Amino acid sequence: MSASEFRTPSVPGRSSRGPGSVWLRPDERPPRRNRLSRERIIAAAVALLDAEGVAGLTMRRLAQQLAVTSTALYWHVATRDDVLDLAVDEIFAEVRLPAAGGDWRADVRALTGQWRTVMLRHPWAPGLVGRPMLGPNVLARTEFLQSALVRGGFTGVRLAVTVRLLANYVIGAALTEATWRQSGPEARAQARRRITSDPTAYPTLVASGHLDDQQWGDEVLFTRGVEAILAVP
Amino acid sequence: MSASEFRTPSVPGRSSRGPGSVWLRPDERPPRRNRLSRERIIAAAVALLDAEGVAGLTMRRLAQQLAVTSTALYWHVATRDDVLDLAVDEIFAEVRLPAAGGDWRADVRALTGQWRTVMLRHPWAPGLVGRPMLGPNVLARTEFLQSALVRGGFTGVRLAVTVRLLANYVIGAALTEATWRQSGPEARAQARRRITSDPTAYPTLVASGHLDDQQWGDEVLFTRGVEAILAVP
DNA sequence: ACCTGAACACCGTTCAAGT
DNA sequence: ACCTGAACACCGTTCAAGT
Repeated sequence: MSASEFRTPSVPGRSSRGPGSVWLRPDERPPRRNRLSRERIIAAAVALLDAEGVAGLTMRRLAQQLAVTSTALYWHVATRDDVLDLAVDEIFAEVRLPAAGGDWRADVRALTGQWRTVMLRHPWAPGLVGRPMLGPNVLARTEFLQSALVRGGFTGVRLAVTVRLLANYVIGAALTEATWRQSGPEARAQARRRITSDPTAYPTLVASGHLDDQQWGDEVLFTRGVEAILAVP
Repeated sequence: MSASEFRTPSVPGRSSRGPGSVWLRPDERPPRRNRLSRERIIAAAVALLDAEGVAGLTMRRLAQQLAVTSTALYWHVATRDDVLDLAVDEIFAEVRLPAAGGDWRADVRALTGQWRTVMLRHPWAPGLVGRPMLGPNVLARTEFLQSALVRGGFTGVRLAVTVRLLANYVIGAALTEATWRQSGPEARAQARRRITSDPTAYPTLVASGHLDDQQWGDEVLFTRGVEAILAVP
């Protein structure tokens, strides 16, 4: 947010000329409340992504939500990809950082857990991780995760390995879980049947109940995965 | 040699009428070699994806590579998304399955390592994992990974947790690595500078050399991550 | 400074028609 | 059975023009 946004040197419509008294002329100022801004665009983008998915986010539809021409968006944003990048960082503000000075293991559990939860709340997000994530919210959470491990005594390669292990596991888990959540339960059941129908090709997948909702919940499997990483000597 | 041998009822262009001798008329048979097929479409799709990325794969450009109308593709394939799904499963054929009966740890190392390598060879692939992966090649590799763990004595929840841990780690690692590989080294250096320029916000990221190529290579970090998972008690 | 309107060069997909 | 051609309803983005 640059300082120039607060200067407001030129009130729009102020210099408009017209016959007669000001009071008799209709107010020509565009309604200030509906002024476009990057924040409003991102908020609308997140809402639209939640409702329609990535393919549903169109510059024209986004503009329509904001009661504005699609080309107006380009004053505040360079490309559609920019909108997506900003939307991704925006939702990461939802993962709250635990208060400083707590148990480092508890911090890791809380952060990874929320990280996954937030991505599943916005199932379009994991698929967009395949773009550089450098927003302030993402970086702050990465910093927090790493600082927790540092407090846990991790240094050097061991630190780098564990950070990546945790972060990439969360990303991968959120991605695969979001996939099934978006395609609906009947798709998962259908996929399950495809596996069970060929037990000679997939013996252990059949036996272990791969893609079977009845077995263990996604959440407990995820949590126990994090525990396993934390249990590494 | 009877006359019936020459009848060959349905050779295309055989019945075409025209003036003069056959030898003087141009061969009106459509060249059989260029016949479209699902396999040829997928092969061309992979090549196009390798060259131009996901955004570069257009039904029209794909058709152009195959010297055919874009609408011709729809005879062999229902949608563009189908092409992407088929392309993803296609490249997974590149990860070779180790011979049966080997050391289970060696099998896990080989499979995860190749899995990552193949995805990085086709950097567009990890971003497409956010779609149901049910192709025969993907399923066969998942089955192999799980069977290796079963041979290692894993059962029940522990088996399910470890399979997901490994698979999701590979996916997440490939996704983040492919991201940087696709955006080029100068983008990574720029991102690194963005972090180092704010050491009070990112103290441990600065200290640990986050996004710094000089530190440890992606491959050794990945491999050690797999080792850590295998070392879990 | 901020937004509109028209325009450009594309898209995925459908469908009747040809062979 | 397999492919073409025309057509539809969209896209992202640019740019001159308005206020």
